[in-house]
Amino acid sequence: MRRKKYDPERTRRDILTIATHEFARNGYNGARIDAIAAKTSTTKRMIYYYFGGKEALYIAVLEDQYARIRDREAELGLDALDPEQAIRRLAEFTFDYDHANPAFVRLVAVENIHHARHLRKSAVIRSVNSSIIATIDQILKRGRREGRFVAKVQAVDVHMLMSALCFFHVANLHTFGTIFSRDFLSPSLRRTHRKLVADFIIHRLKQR
Amino acid sequence: MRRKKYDPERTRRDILTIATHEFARNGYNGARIDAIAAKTSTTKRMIYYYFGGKEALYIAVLEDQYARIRDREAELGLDALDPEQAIRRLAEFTFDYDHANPAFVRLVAVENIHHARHLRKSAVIRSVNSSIIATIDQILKRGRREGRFVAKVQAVDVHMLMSALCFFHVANLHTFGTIFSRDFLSPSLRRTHRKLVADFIIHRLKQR
DNA sequence: GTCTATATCCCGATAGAC
DNA sequence: GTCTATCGGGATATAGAC
Repeated sequence: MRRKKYDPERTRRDILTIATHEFARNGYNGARIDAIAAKTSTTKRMIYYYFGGKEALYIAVLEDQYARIRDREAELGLDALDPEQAIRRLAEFTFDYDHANPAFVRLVAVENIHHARHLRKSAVIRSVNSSIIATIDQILKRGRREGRFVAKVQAVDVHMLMSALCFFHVANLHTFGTIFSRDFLSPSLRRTHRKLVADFIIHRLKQR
Repeated sequence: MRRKKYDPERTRRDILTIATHEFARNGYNGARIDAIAAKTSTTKRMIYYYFGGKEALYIAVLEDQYARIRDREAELGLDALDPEQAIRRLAEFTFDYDHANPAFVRLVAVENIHHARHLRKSAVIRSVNSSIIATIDQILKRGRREGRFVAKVQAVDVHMLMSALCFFHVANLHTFGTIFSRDFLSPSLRRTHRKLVADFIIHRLKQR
């Protein structure tokens, strides 16, 4: 079987991957369609052919990024763990994910600069993200039933807290690093923060 | 005494204020010199006359914003409070400041998108920011001396933690609000988060 | 110090052949 | 589905008179 001359799915994926890094690195306005095309195995014309335009491509990138993290979370098998362990596992995963995927963190920051104007146009993103709230909600319910968690906190707030605690360390690296000449990525600092995030959230759930 | 025909200092301030909002709203690349000029009492030519260019104007905005928050912190009188109260007071101030000044938060986010490329060119910003580290350092030293704080945490890390947590609630409003249809500006949620930030830091300082 | 008019460049988008 | 060539709008920056 000879190699296919054209491979649309592969081309699409290729464009999306390159675009993800370009948008994450330079922001929406700073990103250049020409730069993306140059790094792709295909041409600028194809970007318009497959995605329609700059904004549509950017939205596709966001959708892909949110889908990825939610997919990874779904593989954690949190339902099998006891509630406290499940929360800890999820917190540590979130922390590790953000550090391993600064592009995701940066894209979320970029989209916030734009008041979520583009994200708002995607129904996909909202539907994709519902899974994490459902997952956390299950864990909290089990925890309360077993008398382990007493706080009246909503799932969405737990998600918010977790994201916030993990997010900052990656998102604000550059200004802090420059102003205070400090390396916020040192392994020991990371390890400490990672544990602290999980500890604190559990502490919070056990508090009334 | 008749009104002066020209008032350079006033013109400069005027440009800076308008520019602050334009850059905060649209980011560096999204900001338009034309838009700034239109809202000012002066013309585009004057922006180049006073500041030199887009990047220089943007850097001037950043310098002004950092100077403002550091000035306000200096007025808090933290030295008079006991260490734990001082940390709590500072955390709450930071939280309130970020909520009252979303432009500051957004500008920092913008600058991080650009890998602090512009901020790096300003020696002023680094020197202006040293005060907050000295202040926190004093508090931590007193706290350790009195046996209240046991963690071996550096002042710069405490500052980072505090800023970042307050930051998130303002900076990521748009994506979170859109995805989860939740109002992150509601007074009750704000109150909870405000307390949480201080609790988190103090929790950290008392941990070994 | 201030104003109007304009140069110049760059980038997103498309035309049209194959 | 893919390629090359190019349009057209818009933004930063400046010229030059007052």
